[in-house]
Amino acid sequence: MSRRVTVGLHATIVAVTGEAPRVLTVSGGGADAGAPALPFGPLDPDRHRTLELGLRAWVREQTGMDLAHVEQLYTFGDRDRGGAADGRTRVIAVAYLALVRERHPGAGHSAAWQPVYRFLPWEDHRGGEPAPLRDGIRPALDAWIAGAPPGAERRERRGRADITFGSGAAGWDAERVLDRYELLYEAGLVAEARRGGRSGDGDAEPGGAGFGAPLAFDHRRILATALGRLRGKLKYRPLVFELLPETFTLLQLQRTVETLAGIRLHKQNFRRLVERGALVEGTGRVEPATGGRPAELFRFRREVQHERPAPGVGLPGLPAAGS
Amino acid sequence: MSRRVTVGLHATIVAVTGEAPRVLTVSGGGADAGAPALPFGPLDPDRHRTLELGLRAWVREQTGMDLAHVEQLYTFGDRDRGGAADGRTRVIAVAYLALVRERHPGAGHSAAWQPVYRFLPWEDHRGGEPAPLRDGIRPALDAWIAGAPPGAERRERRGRADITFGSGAAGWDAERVLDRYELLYEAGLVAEARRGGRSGDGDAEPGGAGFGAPLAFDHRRILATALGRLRGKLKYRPLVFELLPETFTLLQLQRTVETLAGIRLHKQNFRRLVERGALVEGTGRVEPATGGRPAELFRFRREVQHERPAPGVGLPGLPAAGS
DNA sequence: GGGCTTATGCTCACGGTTAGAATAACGTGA
DNA sequence: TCACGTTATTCTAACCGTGAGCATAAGCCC
Repeated sequence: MSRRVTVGLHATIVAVTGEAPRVLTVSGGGADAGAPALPFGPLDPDRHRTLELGLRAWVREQTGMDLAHVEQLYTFGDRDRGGAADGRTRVIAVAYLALVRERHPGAGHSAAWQPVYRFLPWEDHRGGEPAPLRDGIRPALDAWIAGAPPGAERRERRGRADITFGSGAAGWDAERVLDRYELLYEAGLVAEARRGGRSGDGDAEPGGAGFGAPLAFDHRRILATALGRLRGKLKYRPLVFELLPETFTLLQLQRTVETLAGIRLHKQNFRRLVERGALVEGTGRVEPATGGRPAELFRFRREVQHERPAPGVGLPGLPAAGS
Repeated sequence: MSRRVTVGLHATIVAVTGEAPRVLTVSGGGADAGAPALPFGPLDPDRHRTLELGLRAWVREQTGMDLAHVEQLYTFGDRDRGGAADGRTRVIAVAYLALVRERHPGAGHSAAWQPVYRFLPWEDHRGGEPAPLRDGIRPALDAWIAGAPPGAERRERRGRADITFGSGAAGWDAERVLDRYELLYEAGLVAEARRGGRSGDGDAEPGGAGFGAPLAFDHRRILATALGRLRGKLKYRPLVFELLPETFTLLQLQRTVETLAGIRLHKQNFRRLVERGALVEGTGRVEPATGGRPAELFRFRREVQHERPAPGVGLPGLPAAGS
């Protein structure tokens, strides 16, 4: 009665529109009736020559979209991760991050764009500390910490919460998206924690169904992995440009970065970094003013990738690499 | 005639002894008779609750070692990656990096420690640019570049070589281990390139069998991934201490980092970073001198991980994170 | 004690980042 | 037409961390 192994290919497809990062979802199946899911499908060992090609095929089929930038994120394989149609198949999930410019899924598909911060509302710090974090999560985490026996374990919990949610001396580290999701999961503060295996140490029960909207299976964990990776990589790879139109103003560029990073940046410094990093070049043209002085339109300099070792837009905290 | 899918669990087990990083290998099978292999085995969906537990089980069985730090690296799944016993099974490889302190594999196992730089000789820059790179690889790469039709493609090749091997304005970027291996693979300068699928653009034929000793299957690619990840992560995670004894001198610590990073570091500055980062604490004791003034013995401060967001040892190029 | 080796402390210059002030260019409405 | 709000763009000053080297301390060997 040996189980079969299946490899699932999962896509976190991200775009930025209207000052919000969005992720493409399909109508979900799974234990959680109705929670949206990321597009995915099993690897077909006969048809798919590489994992990435298999992923692209599934995405095209389910959403009608052709992906540009694609990178592998992580492989999830816990037995209780969900995702198995029946109990006799072991499903290993290989998760990918993809970036696209376009909006509309192909016609006739059920795919839809959802704001990323609906699922991870505590991650958007552009307007200061978000309310759900301040009023909901922090108190709930305090309760979770207090719920541990005094001594080593309680200190351990407090330490983790301080580091991941930046309550202590250290500030908010935008990249620790996955750490934060996993902490909330362990504390029983996200809905998925009640479905999955370890019902765990979830002493601190939030009022309702947990913070943020859930996704099917472990897809919110995948989304958290993707956002964390994306935030980290912005600093040393010119990924943002995959999300922008051919030409753009520096403010558009900045807003896109801020949207993904979930924090505000200093305008003048951002401009300096981008220009001195030779990431963009001005086209002569200007953008028909959107309320003030017209801004010049810029274009991504693709050559950068062959000139400097780590071209990125530079978020605060970590100075840009490659001097 | 649909193929079956198998998931292989591969371990890159690294230790540092005698100023050289070492990797644990087992006697290889595979197309390449005799090339050593990384320890690996198939995921057993019935017995292995998680991928990582499966990996640990295989490593224990094949080498008699219990792993401490383990992290997932990447999942390889190209159809032509090798590793299939027969042509009817598609083998997906999930690769892991593990760090251990100990030396000897368990008795009665065929496992053996090999210097990492035997397989990637161009990566060790502690004594300046290594000879195989200067005298062998650079000329061969020049030939490969010249072998492209003039124009865009040649510029493309030159750009890639400059960036990955640091010939251009930018210096040597220790982290780009995988980029370098893949470039050599594409240029036909490593033995594996002749086995695998695309015999490719390998215009530039090196004299012999390619640079560096080969590993079975695509295991040298996995090793390159592991070394690159390790080098990158040293900067913001206290991984080195997994490789050191309980107490150590600062020079030992520095040598271990240099060994992995493949570059020399400025002694006084290294000491300053480590001490100011509060990564270590002095035990009162000193090391019986090894030729000069006795050095104090230090111990890793595990608490750091709960105090600072990104505690690492700081390599040059990238300033340490977390201010 | 002289000379060698390694440990450890300290200083200084440089380059990059942070944070703002100051100025330019456009639209709008009085 | 002009004052005002808005956004773009330029420039400066304080600050910090890093890179590099000097100087001193503390062992060993002869």
